[in-house]
Amino acid sequence: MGGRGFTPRLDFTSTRPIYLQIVDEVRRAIARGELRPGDRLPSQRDLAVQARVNPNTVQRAYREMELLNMTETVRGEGTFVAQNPVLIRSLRAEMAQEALQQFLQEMRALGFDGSEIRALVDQALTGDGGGGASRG
Amino acid sequence: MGGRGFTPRLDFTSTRPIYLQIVDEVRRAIARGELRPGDRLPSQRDLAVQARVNPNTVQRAYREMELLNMTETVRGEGTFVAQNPVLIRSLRAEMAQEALQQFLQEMRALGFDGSEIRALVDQALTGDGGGGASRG
DNA sequence: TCTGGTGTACTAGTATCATAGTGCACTCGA
DNA sequence: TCGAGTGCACTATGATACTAGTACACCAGA
Repeated sequence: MGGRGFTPRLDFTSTRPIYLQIVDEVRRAIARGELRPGDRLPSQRDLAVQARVNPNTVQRAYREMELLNMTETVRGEGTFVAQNPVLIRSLRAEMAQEALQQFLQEMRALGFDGSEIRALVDQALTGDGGGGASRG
Repeated sequence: MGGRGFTPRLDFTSTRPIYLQIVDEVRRAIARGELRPGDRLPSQRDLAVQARVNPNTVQRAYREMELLNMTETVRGEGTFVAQNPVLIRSLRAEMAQEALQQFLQEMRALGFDGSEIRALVDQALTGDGGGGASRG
């Protein structure tokens, strides 16, 4: 063991291509600190088996991440998370802002104003047991 | 300006199929109350011209909405928003919950807890001049 | 009846996504 | 040297999305 490494959760019913979902999951793992610079990703073949997808799909995802400077690959050795401390550091905040803006845009498209949005978020976080507020 | 009717905003760079984006936009318009039961949608040809897409793509979107009971079509007359007051009434809340849950899921995947999420939402709504919420 | 607008159906082609399978170059360790 | 594991390249197939173009059926109004 110790070889668990990383396994993306994929949604095969989504309209988003699988190879992009893999990229997204790796990006989240990096943002979360779960994958750190220098860490080795599973081999293309291994990940293909774990995620139940074709090796070619994983290959495409890895190629994409290489182009995005998320990873660095060494032929014959493997694929590693890029050494980009600054980039990594801002990644989490950037992705959060992205999610936030998308959420706000959708809510406003539905005609909700700021106070309503705030109330709904608050309600969801309270009722959902969010924020570590263990509520009796 | 009675002929303006309805024009969806489409993102041609998205991985989401255009015909589904059209469906989404109509659903939002209904949820917002902008399109009400009985209202007539633009003809397939007109919408195709307005949205700069192929008539067949619009046709597919309209077929999809028909299957989802969002609309009712009369051959030779046009396509109309379905007469489903109950369905319509809950639509807005449902879509809001959907957006909210998706947002929270993404934020938690990034490792944010409830209080952090709340703070970010609050900050965005305040700094953004959001919702006409005069703070105080 | 004719005309124009409507929804609908059909064929065809292109591009993308995912799968399937094969082969090759490289690195490492025995 | 050899073998195992790695990334990488290539061809082929099928499904889906989108485009392109055409044709037909229905309805309303002149």
